[in-house]
Amino acid sequence: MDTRVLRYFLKVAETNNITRAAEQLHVTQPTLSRQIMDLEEELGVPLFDRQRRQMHLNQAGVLFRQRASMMLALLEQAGNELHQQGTD
Amino acid sequence: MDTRVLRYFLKVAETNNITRAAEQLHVTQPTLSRQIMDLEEELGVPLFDRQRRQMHLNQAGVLFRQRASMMLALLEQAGNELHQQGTD
DNA sequence: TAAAAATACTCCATAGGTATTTTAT
DNA sequence: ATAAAATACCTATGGAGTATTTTTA
Repeated sequence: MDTRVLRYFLKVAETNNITRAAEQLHVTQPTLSRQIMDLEEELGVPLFDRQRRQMHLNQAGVLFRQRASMMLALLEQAGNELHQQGTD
Repeated sequence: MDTRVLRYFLKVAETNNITRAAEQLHVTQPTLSRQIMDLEEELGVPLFDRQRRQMHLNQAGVLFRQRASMMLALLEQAGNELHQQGTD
């Protein structure tokens, strides 16, 4: 599980659109599509409802969004701490 | 940043010994040595004191251990939630 | 029929391995 | 002298790209 795919996931969750998310992430649509599918496979559950043209989070996806956000926040906090520590 | 390297880091922090950590993680010593060095480079700060034969966490390493543990706990929690959700 | 996701490949970056060297008790 | 970490080099897995084919409003 790479934090990069958490950022991918959150962007798709935000845009409900893999193509637009891919543009904003500066990766191609097939790359992002594959990464989201790999993530779902790794977790063992689908995160998006694909019945409609716009992808949107399902119940599991809403849960995972919360945890993914927290993990990225922790990672960012760790980075900040490490660089401040020693300068004060 | 892959959660796999967080597990690597925590195991080295626990054993203070890359060789023993590598055995327990079922990877080789050079692989683990390289991953720890890459992690330190990615974070921009050393995490271990290598002056003595036994590696041990420096101040930054102690800080990062706390955050790394929390991230892995969140990930584990997310996995549990996703698999329980729908069964109840 | 058109916009979006998925699939089929190709390529390359890097995680991981084996062999060896360097470093500190 | 020895135990541990680091380095050098090779291999293979998978992340990312281009081209194309499904899908569904």
